[in-house]
Amino acid sequence: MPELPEVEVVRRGLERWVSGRVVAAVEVLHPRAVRRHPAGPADFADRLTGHQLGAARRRGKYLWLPLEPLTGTGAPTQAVLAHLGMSGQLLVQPQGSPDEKHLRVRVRFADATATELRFVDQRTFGGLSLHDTVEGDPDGLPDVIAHIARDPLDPAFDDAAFHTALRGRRTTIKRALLDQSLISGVGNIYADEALWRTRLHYERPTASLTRPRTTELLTHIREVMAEALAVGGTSFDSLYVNVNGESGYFDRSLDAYGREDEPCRRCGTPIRRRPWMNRSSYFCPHCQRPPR
DNA sequence: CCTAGAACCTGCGAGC
DNA sequence: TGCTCGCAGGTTCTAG
Repeated sequence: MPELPEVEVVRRGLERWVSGRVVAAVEVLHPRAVRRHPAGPADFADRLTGHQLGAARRRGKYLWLPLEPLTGTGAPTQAVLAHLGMSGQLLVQPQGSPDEKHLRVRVRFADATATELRFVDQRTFGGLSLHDTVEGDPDGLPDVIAHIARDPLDPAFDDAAFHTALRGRRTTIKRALLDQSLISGVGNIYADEALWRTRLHYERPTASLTRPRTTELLTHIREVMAEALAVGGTSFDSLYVNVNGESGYFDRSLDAYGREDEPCRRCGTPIRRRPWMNRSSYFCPHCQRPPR
């Protein structure tokens, strides 16, 4: 699925088209889509209905909308959490438009705007759920994702602590980048892109990274994500779209991911693809030398 | 405790 | 045409 830039594109769409609206009805068409909601589909639908949705928030690849307190003010105590998994989409569609083949959840609203929110997910790795929020958290952070690290675009991300954590791990750099408890929002595409930009091989041991190298890596992660966000994210196909179903354009700017046998844009050496963790790693064998 | 690998799903394109 | 295989942007569980 979508990594941080694609999820942020979706968050902005929710903020614009969904935040502030009151839920009139919820329809769960596939129970697996709410499997992270322990009390089940009926409870999910019942407890969401009647609530006003607050500002759309994001941490890494997780999205949530706090439920506005029904009485008084103060921090929200409940929030709807969404994760898109590998193939999830949150779409704002006109009421009555034909159901998508993989429509899993429909949310109708109690206003005159003739649109509804749809969670569509081919592979069903994603889902929606309702959770208590971390006590006193002003953004209504769901308690179940409190262990997810802040993401590199979060002003509160701690670069020094990240470096220390990396040095303490006995693993390789790409595995660490995909570990959402160390740094969140980075997935297979942006890991490969940031490593290419930093000239680091994906199997480089984290314990061998110097502080300046970690700083460079973080800079490149932030740059590549910001560039992707500016053009609506990365879409190879119609699976990765904003809430209006539109694709982003960053696939045209990728330097490593998906470019097997194409020349490295720095040195001309053909980019290689290696099987890695049930997926692939793309790298330049000249610019990104394997560790000895 | 930590790390590596498999499992969870559906669909698509390539090759036979 | 139709089958099988490999592959897909993530997370989570299990075995060691």
